Amino acid sequence: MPSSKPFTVLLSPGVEEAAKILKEAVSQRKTLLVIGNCWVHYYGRASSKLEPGERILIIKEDGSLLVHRSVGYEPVNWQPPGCIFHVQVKGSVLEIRAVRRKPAESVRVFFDRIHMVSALSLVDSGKFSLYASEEDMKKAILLEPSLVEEGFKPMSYEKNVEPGFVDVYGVDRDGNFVVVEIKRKTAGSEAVLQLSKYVDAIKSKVNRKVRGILVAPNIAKGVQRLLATLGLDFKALDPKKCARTLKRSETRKLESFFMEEGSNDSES
Amino acid sequence: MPSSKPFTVLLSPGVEEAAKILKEAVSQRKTLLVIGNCWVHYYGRASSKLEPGERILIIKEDGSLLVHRSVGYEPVNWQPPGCIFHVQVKGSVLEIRAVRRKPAESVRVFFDRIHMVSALSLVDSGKFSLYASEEDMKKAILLEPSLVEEGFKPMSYEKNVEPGFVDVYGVDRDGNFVVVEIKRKTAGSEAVLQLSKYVDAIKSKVNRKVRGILVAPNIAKGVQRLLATLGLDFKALDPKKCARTLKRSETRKLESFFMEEGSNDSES
DNA sequence: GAGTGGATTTCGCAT
DNA sequence: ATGCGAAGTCCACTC
Repeated sequence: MPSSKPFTVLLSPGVEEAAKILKEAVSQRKTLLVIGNCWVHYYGRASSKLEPGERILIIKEDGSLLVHRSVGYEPVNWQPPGCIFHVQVKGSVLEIRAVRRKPAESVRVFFDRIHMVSALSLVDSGKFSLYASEEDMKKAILLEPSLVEEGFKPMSYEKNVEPGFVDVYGVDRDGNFVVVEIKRKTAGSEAVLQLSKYVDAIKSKVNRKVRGILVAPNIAKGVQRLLATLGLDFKALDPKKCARTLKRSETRKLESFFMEEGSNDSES
Repeated sequence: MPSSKPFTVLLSPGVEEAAKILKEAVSQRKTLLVIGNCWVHYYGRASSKLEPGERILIIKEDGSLLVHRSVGYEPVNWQPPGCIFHVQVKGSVLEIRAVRRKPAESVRVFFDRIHMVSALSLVDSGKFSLYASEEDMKKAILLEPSLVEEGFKPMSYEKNVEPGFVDVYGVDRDGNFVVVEIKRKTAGSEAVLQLSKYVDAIKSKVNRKVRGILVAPNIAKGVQRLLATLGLDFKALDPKKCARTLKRSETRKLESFFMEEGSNDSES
């Protein structure tokens, strides 16, 4: 059994030497890193050409490929997971080709000078967790209005009330209008004042009691007083709880709500 | 003047040593590569946590940051260009923090073991060219209107008709108004509905027959019926054919068209 | 397998 | 700055 070092680095290798490492690493499903002067041809859904320059090439264990320039979040050329790789040397040029079917696409990277090539066995079983955004909180509330208050019935979302857009708008168990302002982190005075503006705007239009509820994981220190002064309510809600609520429910339920909400939103 | 090597590589450095390289490289706007065992916290538009594991960290000259796992096209954590970086050591842990304003976001990467750190000055002025985009199709149609239909005369492009922007707008051989919606891949129901909206919007304004033509390489299975129901036409057109058309003609011709088109766009 | 919609979308262009 | 639409979008999920 050949020894399989977890970490191989070659500095300024020749193309032949680099090709040897690459072929071996690809067959062993290692993660690969190549830095050097290269040009790239892509052909598939569209086609592209990248003129020579120094870049970073990454080939991952799942058969994805990335070519990164020294600027930009996105790779300039790439191939999604599931590619088949071909490595060959023609004269003094190393060619790495990544091909996939469906859609039929190929990326060819040509190196004529290599600063570094590295083959890695990355051990990574760490879990990745993403927590809810404000949009997620809004959706969760529409799906599960009791997150705000027992008996709350949302009627529309992002309703335009002229100073701006109300996050969620509905009625409580007693038939009062309710304006809900959502913050995914500690609510400051600006959130309270914004909510207050919305409540006033609606009060001036409808002849009924209008309540304002601030929904956020928590509320800033001094702002509690302001909230009470303006006669607004606060409901603590953790974005993570919203994320779990969303996970549990099907998307369909949400869609059906959106279909209906247009018709419910008809007073002025 | 301090020497600025274009290429620095350290294998298995200590965190202090790595921090020194990183701080220097960040201040010099170099491209950075760190491979090692790390965990990541993100907080901003959403928030996330990534448990420890071996990954590749890239910091680019434009202040973007990527954390790549051994699988997946996308980085597991990232920060778009324009970040400010902070590097510090706490005990045996190296922390790299990337912060940006608007939106306020921060990514913190913690390394407790580093396999490699590398600082690079990548020289890359190569031009990138992409062919067969929707933009290319639009240009090709303006140059060669018969691609849409014999006798079609484009009058303007990206005309604002209030629900949005029409791709190409003109008249057919019989003098009817024509709205052209372009898709570079299989057109779905969304494209058809969008086109229909534009046609209706124009119909309500002008007292003449208005046709809608969907231009795409092909059309999704069930959507054919929808198209017929709405009385819209379809013209098959391969984006790559458009790319070839563009290649054949000089850019000059196109420029002259763009110069003139403003004056042709004067009815309401 | 194809269609639909979301994303910490990013990116570019226009206002 | 803000907003809108495209993307070789990718990706997860439904049908």
